[in-house]
Amino acid sequence: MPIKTFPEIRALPLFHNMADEHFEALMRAGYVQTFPPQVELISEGDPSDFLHIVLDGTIELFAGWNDRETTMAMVRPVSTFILAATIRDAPYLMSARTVEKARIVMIPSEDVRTVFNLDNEFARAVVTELAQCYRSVVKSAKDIKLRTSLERLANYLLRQQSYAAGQARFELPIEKRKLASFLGMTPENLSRAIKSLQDYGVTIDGTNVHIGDPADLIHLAKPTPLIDDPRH
Amino acid sequence: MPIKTFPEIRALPLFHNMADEHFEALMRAGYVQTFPPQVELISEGDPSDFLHIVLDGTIELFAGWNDRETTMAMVRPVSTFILAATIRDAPYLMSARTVEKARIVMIPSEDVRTVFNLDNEFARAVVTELAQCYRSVVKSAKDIKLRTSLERLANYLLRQQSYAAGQARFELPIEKRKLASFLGMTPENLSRAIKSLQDYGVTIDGTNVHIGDPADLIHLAKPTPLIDDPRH
DNA sequence: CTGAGGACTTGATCCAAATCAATAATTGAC
DNA sequence: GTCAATTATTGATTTGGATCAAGTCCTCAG
Repeated sequence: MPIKTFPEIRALPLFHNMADEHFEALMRAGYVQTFPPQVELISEGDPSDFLHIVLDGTIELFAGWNDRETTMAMVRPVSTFILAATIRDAPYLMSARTVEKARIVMIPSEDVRTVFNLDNEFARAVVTELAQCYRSVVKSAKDIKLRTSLERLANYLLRQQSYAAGQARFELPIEKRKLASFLGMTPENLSRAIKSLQDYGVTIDGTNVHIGDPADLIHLAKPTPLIDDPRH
Repeated sequence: MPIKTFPEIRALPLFHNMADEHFEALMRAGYVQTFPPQVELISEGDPSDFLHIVLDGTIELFAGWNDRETTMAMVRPVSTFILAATIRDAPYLMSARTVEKARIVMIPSEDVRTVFNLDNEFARAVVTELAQCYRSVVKSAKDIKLRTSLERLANYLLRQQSYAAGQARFELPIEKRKLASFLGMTPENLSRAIKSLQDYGVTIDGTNVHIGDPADLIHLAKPTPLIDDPRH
């Protein structure tokens, strides 16, 4: 694996405090691969052979049942995905595909589990990471169960705005089709929801979002850290 | 804390492999308390002061937003709840209340984190537990996003039947009002859904469930281990 | 035993969102 | 640059589920 990819991975909380020896063992066992868009990296139900780390590009986590499909999450660099399956040596619960061209590190799950058993700092970091993942799925479940689709969209936009350092203008990071699926609605309905947000000072043209009056949108969205703060 | 409560806690996977010394430290720090029904043990947003372990009785985990409320999970003995908040020293994302009279062990989060840092076996067990929790919320999110309420009810009944060792007759473990909320529907709609399941050989009288023709119900429910198998 | 309050059911109505159908706008391949 | 394919929008219609409104049943305190 190319040496230059080490530092950005080493900087991840998950790998930051572990012994050099163990980190290097993981890096030797893993390899970097570049994938074109729309490649299915993982299929739900498969045994978890690798821990994946996104270095570049965007990954969609999705799940299907009975000919229906839904987007569960979008994973952006630099972060890992499907750690829980690797640790438990259980089948993946979600599938993953590249959205854009992506550069991925793949570390055999076997090696991750070995190092997990050898390196206590790593084990602790895994805990922190898993607790974080767990909490973010809980938040997402609350979002779905407690809010209407318009409220989910409004809060989604406010979250994106805060990622964009509060700028009034920013870009939607994913295509509307996937955004609709992520928010648990149809593309048609997302279109209509976007139109109704005009009443709250929001304009979306293509991927370009403009929030005219945050206070107005906040009044509708009623965001709470217990659902909407990703760090909480 | 009464000595006799130790063994059942010690038998939990979370506490099974840790050093005696550390286990005893946790037990000394913790205490057992009995609560009447309908007592709110924790409120979402509060700092996580204690790790809770249910010894007896049933606990409902629920969440609210904007005057709405939804049941997220039911916790039965013997198990812990809200471990992630304790480990991350973050606010609770869900509230908890007793459904029936309940006996609870409360261990100060501070002590849990101390032992977590001292005892590697415990840290590893925490990982397993968190990975399990994470996976169960993911399954629950898939259930909500991919299925209609009738399908969710059908699958819920099949899961309960498997807990009841496959018996054709078994009892609903929670009242219908809460079941409705857990399944993401209104009580009125649950009533109607139950009636439509008569076409699939299901009779529910009070809390008494009878599944006449499992094959028929399975045909509707289309259960999959990737959503419905709790051990998976 | 009895009355009150809560849980459950049933029916009528309303509403949010899905589906169906038809363009319009983008994007990508050549 | 053009055309095909995909994505996005808009409108019409249907449907799943929520809400509103009674009424019944059950439970439990007194």
